[in-house]
Amino acid sequence: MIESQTNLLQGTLDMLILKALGPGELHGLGIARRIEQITRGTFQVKPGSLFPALHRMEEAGWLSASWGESENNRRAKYYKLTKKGTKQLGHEQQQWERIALAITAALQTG
Amino acid sequence: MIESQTNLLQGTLDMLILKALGPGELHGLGIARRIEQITRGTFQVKPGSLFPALHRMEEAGWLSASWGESENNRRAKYYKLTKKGTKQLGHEQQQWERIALAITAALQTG
DNA sequence: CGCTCTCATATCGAATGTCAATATGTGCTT
DNA sequence: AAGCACATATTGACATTCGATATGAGAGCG
Repeated sequence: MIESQTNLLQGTLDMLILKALGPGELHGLGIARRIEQITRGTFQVKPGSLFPALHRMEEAGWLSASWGESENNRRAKYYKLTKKGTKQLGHEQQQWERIALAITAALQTG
Repeated sequence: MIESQTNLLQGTLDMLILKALGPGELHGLGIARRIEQITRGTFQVKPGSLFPALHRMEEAGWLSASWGESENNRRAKYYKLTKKGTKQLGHEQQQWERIALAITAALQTG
């Protein structure tokens, strides 16, 4: 079995979910698929991480949800960004850049 | 009060400690200072995070410790990398690059 | 000496985030 | 009808980080 996927870095899941929902609404598993896609297969989000995160983020007012039908005619919950969520995504991207720069700098130190 | 420091991204502390010890041995607070320095002040490692991490990593065989005296004549525990720790640092750097690339790619998507 | 400050290490409790495992239901296919 | 894949959900275990707090010892001062 090929082991290419990595465990999530704690704290990045929210950002990736927000980013995945940027272009438009998706249902839960659709979000997981898009995250896997845009991270080039590096991150595989497990259901046990995904759904609690979605609920948490809906609670926080970053996402709004509505029931609908999936591409395969299954009942599915569609999530989309709220205005607050869009703002949050901006914050998290900025934060990420700061952190990534700092760590990269540290690793390049003599 | 100026709030410039960020909470640590979970999972990066070990790597930063290993990196801080690359050039040579340091005592606990010295490690915290060097991390703050090489991350350009972005990360401030709190004692409540640092010491448990050091113990954990010593347990794992990545660090070895010995008691000595600090620059100010205080009793201090000096840590240095073991061979295993050096190897671990390599792993973690590689892992970090993979993750950072994947997330950066995701954030640059559409 | 007695007082306080800083350095240095240490631990505990709370909160959080992630995962593995498990569960439920439903549509599609055979 | 049986089996499979999709879709959401929850639970329990585990690790990590932080805030708060504690202890002890050297340094500096009146």
